[in-house]
Amino acid sequence: MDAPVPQTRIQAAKREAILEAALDCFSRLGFRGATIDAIASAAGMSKPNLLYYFRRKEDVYAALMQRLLDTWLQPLRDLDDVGDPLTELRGYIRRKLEMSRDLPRESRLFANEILEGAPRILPMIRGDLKALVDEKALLIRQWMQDGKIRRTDPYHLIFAVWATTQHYADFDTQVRTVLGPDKGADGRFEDAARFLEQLFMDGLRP
Amino acid sequence: MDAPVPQTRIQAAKREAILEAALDCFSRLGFRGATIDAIASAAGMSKPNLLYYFRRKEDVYAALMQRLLDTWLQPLRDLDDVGDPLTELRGYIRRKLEMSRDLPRESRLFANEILEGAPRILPMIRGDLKALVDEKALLIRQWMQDGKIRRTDPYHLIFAVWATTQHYADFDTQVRTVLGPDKGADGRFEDAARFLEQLFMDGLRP
DNA sequence: GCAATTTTTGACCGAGCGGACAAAGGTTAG
DNA sequence: CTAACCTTTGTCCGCTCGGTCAAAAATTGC
Repeated sequence: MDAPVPQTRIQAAKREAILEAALDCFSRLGFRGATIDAIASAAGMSKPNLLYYFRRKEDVYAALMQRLLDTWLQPLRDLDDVGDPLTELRGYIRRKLEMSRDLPRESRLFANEILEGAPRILPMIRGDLKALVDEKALLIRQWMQDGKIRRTDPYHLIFAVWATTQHYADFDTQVRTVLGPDKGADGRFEDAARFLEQLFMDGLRP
Repeated sequence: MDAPVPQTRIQAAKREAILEAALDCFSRLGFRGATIDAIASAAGMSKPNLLYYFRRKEDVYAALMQRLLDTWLQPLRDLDDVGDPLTELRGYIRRKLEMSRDLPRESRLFANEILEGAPRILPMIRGDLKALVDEKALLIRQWMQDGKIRRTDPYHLIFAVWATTQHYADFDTQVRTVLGPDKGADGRFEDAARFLEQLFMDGLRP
């Protein structure tokens, strides 16, 4: 965004450390709550040193968001016209649920941004994200016309997958509190996977 | 929390105006992002004047959260053992969806709080909310044992209802962007209602 | 070894914010 | 009318935070 391509290995490593620390801080505290000082010390450097690699706080955030959106949409990108549509959708749901389990910070950061009205990533939403969703909605609609899955609104179907899976990362505190500590994270994940498969499959099977 | 019961009508009205303004600011900007100044001027008074009614910013937030949780859980509280379980669940989903449409600020404020780890309302979650969910989970499980609805995990069912309905308030920016401006808010609401009914009903019918 | 360049840091600045305070203005009871 | 109380406001303070800057330290090229 602001910096040219990182050249040396050291520069790339430092930038990497900063983005990792920034992910941690931003996802826990939001854009305003996370301070440059906190990010810098989490990355093992001083504040002016961080500002040497990224001119402004916004630039760190922007760089983080750019790569985040990429990995975040990968499961949807993988949704393809190979194999059985129902199996394909089941796999999509499971992959999204795995991402909520394995990358909760990314999920929360994204949720936080959208909650605030996506002031910083609206272009990306309007662009790449919308285009991808449009494309996949078409694919899903084709499946419906072929009688492979029940006829319904493909956009709201995608929203439902997003909502139910990301819920386990974004509302983790609530989920853990309500379920109690009886089961570990793995147990919760398996229960959720089983439930969601049942919910979506038996609702989608023609 | 800090102030005794409001006595005069004027005091009650002022407190009401402050809470209304605070809901607006907090839901748009988060706890840190919303300033006392902004809340005060939105409520039509000066900052020190607001501080006269609520000693600290936290007190405004706490008062707001207290009443928020109450109205927020009302639909779940209304879930009762009268009439057909499937109809009851369908009504619950619809009421939750209506709340997302009519009270999006409340939804976003709540989501924001949970996202941050619920640092300020954890006791309420642990107490009232968990107790209510436990109670209703028991009711739902009874329905399952009676063969009225498909056997599955009642807790995750409740999570799924929360996630899918609140998604339309919390991720409104994304939803609107992806769906485009073709349909108004009412159109989106109707589509969502239709889709969710189909998803949940055909997934729950035994 | 030395000069040029890159990286790191301590010190600083200005803006914004939460909150305190005392004084002013308004209201009510006798 | 007046004294006691309630409400409102202007002003101020201390702190935090984003960002600057110049100088020091480290690294690199020759």
